[in-house]
Amino acid sequence: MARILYSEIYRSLRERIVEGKHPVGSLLPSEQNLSKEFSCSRMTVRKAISLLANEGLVQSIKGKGVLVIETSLAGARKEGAFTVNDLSSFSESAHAIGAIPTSKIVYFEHVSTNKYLAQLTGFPEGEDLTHLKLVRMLDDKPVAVDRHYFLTSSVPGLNEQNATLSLFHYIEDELGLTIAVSKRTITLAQPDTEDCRLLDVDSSSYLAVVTSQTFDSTGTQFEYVEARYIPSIFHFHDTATRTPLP
Amino acid sequence: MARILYSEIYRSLRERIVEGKHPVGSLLPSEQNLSKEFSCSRMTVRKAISLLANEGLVQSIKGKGVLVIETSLAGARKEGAFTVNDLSSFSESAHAIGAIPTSKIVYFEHVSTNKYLAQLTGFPEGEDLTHLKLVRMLDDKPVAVDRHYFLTSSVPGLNEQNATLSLFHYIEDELGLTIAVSKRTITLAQPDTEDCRLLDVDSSSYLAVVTSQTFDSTGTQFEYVEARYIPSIFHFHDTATRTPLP
DNA sequence: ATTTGCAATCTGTCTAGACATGTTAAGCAC
DNA sequence: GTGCTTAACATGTCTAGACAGATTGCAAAT
Repeated sequence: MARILYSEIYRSLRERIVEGKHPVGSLLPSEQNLSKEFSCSRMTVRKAISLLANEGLVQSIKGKGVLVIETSLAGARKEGAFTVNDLSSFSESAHAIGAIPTSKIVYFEHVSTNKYLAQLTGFPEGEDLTHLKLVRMLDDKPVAVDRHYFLTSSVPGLNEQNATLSLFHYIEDELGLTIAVSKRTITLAQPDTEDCRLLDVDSSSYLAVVTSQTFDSTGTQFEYVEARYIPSIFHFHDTATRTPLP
Repeated sequence: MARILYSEIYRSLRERIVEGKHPVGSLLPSEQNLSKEFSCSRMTVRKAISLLANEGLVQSIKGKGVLVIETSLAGARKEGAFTVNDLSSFSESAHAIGAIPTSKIVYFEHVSTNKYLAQLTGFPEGEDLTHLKLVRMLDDKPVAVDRHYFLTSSVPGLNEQNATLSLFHYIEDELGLTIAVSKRTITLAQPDTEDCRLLDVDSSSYLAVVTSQTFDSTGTQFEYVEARYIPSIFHFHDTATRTPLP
């Protein structure tokens, strides 16, 4: 496996930041010094730094240096709080707070996209989809309901077994499918009668609804998800960087 | 003003995409052809394309080309829906859906950060802050309550006048302060009694709570905001790109 | 003592290449 | 026809420079 140099540098710097070698408010070594340290060109160091910046750990300041603005990784920022995050899975986020995640399947079926489903999910009409509804639990308390639609041709062999363990793990590691882009929307909605039953909430309450379309590295959409979270468990973190001159 | 080349290319390509010259599912011209068209190096074209990718408009696919996956800009993706978005302002988002935004000031005062406030907002202790509470309305219907804390030394001259018009406009255009990085968290919470009164909602309902810390180009935090939105109006969009090998 | 100006140092932009690797279609062998 | 190789072309990674522009501290001039 040919390691990618800028990725090595990124991981190395990130580890130093998380470990506290570069505390919040300090500057990283200059790009020139880093390029000497890693025996590479300055552009390669800059690529690694841009990854750190996208993750919200550092901010480059012209004329001064690269400032560390955050030392903890996404997923466990607010201690004790479960976080719905970038592209990490339910299990990953759960383990980050020390809770035991379990899942229970409510539906598992194959459907073909009709006009309505195509509109809702973003898939073309007439595709075969694997439809999956799960209840997510943390330490046996139901906290979310997920409704997944997978493009069956992209995610073959999905069954009630491997779906219960870790969908994310199955998709990325078992199938080797790379999640490249994810378009996501967050809204609030009141629970329907099934939500009330599955999550043990009142019909006048609200749920956080996260819908997302997921694309693989070839640009094919292979998943549509609608996840509904109970209010107390829902935390979403985000770091936005202002683009230069849009 | 020395125009930045990659930014010109970015704007040019974005305009073509929005106008429909490159529909969803099509490929952009190859990087080599674009570098000929704009008389620049391939790296400069790639920088422009990476901006488009960060915005969620395109996805690069090795060996094939740059695929267009979205043709509309953030802020008006779901037609008729107000969206809380990246780093755009309340007024911008409102205009995008044709509603008239107004604001009413509830509080306007200066405070010094005590221990509790420092913990909450992320500012150091003993700083002078401008504390501002606003009700946001769309077509005269109250939809959100904003609580802002500004670092007074960074945002001097803020008064009840210019705060009512457009905070964002005042900060970026009048003061010349550049918003560089924004750390944001979304949660759900039940309204307090003042929220109920200001927003005309029931105390058993829920609000979407967006808290954010905003940093300028020198890495100084100059704002902390807690915005509470009524459920029906809250839409948040996001495009996440999977980093390579974290 | 204060201000001015300069030089060192830093990130930002850009070039003109190189080679690696994934995709696709044409052409060749069977 | 079917299947394989190959060549053309696409993006991904990386180099070794160049100059621009912001920041800061120090030295010189006032």
